[in-house]
Amino acid sequence: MERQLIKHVLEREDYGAEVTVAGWVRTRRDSKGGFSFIELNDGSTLTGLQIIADGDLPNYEADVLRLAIGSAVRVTGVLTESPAKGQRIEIKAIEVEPFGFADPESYPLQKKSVSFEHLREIAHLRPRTNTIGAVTRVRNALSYATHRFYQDRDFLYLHAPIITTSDAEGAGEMFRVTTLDPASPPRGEDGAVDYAQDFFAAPTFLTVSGQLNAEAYALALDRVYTFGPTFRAENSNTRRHLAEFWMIEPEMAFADLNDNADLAEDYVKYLVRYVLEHNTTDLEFFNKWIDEGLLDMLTGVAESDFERITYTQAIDVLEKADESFEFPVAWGDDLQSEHERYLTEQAIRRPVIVTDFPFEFKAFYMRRNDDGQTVAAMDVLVPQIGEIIGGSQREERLDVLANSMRIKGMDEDHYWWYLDLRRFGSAPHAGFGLGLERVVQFTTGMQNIRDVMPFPRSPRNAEF
RNA sequence: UCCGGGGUAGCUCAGUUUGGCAGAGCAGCGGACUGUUAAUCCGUUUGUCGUGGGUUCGAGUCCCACCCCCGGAGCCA
Repeated sequence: MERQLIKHVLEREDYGAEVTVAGWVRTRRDSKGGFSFIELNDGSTLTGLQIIADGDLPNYEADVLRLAIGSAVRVTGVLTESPAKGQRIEIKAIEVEPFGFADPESYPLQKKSVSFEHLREIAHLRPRTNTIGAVTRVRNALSYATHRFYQDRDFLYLHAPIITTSDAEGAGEMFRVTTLDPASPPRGEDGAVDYAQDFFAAPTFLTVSGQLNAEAYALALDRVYTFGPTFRAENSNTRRHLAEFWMIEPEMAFADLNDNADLAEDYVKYLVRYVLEHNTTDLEFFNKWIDEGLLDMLTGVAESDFERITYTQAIDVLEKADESFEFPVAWGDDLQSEHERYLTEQAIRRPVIVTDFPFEFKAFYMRRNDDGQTVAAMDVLVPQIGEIIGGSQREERLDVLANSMRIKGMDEDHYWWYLDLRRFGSAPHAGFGLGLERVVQFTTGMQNIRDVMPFPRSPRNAEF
C-alpha cells in the first residue's frame, strides 16, 4: 500500500479505510488495558498522528514496547474516529514495522521541551522538534513564495557567482578562497603572497552580494533577482547575524527609488500574506509558544501601508522624541539600532521605509541626489527586527559613479566591467537585498537567527 | 571586537555572599494505575562542579590565566 504523509491523512474522513504512514515516534503511552498510544510525526505538519497499537499485535512485546521517542516506524492500520478528546482521528494499527529504534537513555531529545541553546549543539537532531520543524516549513514557504512573487512579475531568476574578486560593499570582511598551501604559499619579491599563482590568478573570496552581477543582467533583461547564499567573515556575535546566510536581491532596469520602495513593500506584504494563508498551523504554534502577539502583528503588517520618510525627516522625529537614546541623534550620523526600532515600534508603529541617506556613510554605487548631500538609498524597517531590507537606486551616470568611487578610495580599474555598464547603454535602475533569515525571524517570532537556519555558521561554529 | 550575565547529573537549575560529606525537579530505569495525549502515583541509578594553575589542613565556593555559551552594542541582511 502506498504510504501517505500525515498531513494528508489528518484531512481524511473515510473512516474504515486502510492507510500506511511512516515517521518518528514522539511519545508512547502504554495502557494496562493491553495496548499503547503512539504519537507519530513525519514532519509534514506540526500535528502528530495517534496510533493505537493493540496488545494482540504479533510483535507487540518485541517491537511496540521498544518504540521510544525518536524511533522510526511504518504503520499500516485502519482510519478510525477517535473516541477521546485531543484528536479527531487515529489509526488502529494492523501492522507495526519498526526501522531504527532509539535508545531512550542516550537519545538527546525529551518529551519535554529543551532550550534552544542546547538544541544548537545537536543541530542534526533538532529538526525533529516541533519548533525547528515549524521553522523549516515556514522557511520553505517563504522561499517558494519568493519565487512565485518574482516570477509572477516577470523577473528572471539569476544565479550569481559565489566566488568573486570584488567586494560589493567596500566594507566587511570576506572569506578568502584559495588553493595555495597555507603552510608555504608562493611569495613575490616583496615577501607578500603571490596570488598570481593561485587557482584564479587573483585573490578571490566568497561573495557578500550578487548585486553587481545582477545589475549587469538587469541592464540587458530588464528585471532579475538572485536568491542564494552570501558570506560575511565579520566577528559578529548577535542574534541577527550569520557568517553564511541567504539573500534575495531583485534588480530592475528603468526604475527609480519609488519603484524600488513599491516593490519592497509589495514583496514583504506578499510573504507575510503567503505564510498567514499557507502555514496557519505553524504560525498558531509560534503565536502560542514563542511570541504571543505574532499573528496580530503579521496581520497588521499585511494590511498596513508602509510609512515612507526621508532620513532628514527621521532625524527630525528622533530629535523631537521624548526618549533618551544611548547614541546621540545628529544629521550626518547613521541611524543606530535603537533609533530604527524607535521609529518603527514607537513613533510610527508599523513598517517604515527610510530614504535618502547622507552620501558619507552609504555605498559607492548609490545614486547621488541633486542636493549633493544625499543618495537615493532606502532601508525598510520592521518591528522586532529593525532593518530587514537595504537598497537603492543605482548611480547610472559614469562620471558621477567614477567620482564617488574616487571619494570612497576604490580602485576604478578593478571595477572596469561595472563601469562599462555605464559606458554602453546605461539606464536608471534600482534594487535591494533582503536576508531570508531575517524574514523567517520576523514571521515566526524566533529570537535567534541561529534557530532559523538549518546548520548555522557563526564565529567558532561550523561543526555540522 | 566592547559591555553585561553565565558554564554544577542526560536536560533545566539551586548551592558561591560567610571555604567544611555534591543537591532538587524533569528525563531514564523498576513498579502501580489509566482511552492516554507535557499523563499521574511510589521507588531508584547518574557528577572531569568549563579548562589549567595558585592559596588553604580542606576549594563548586577565594585568587590568576584561558576557553566556551547567552544577551546588548558595533558591523549589516
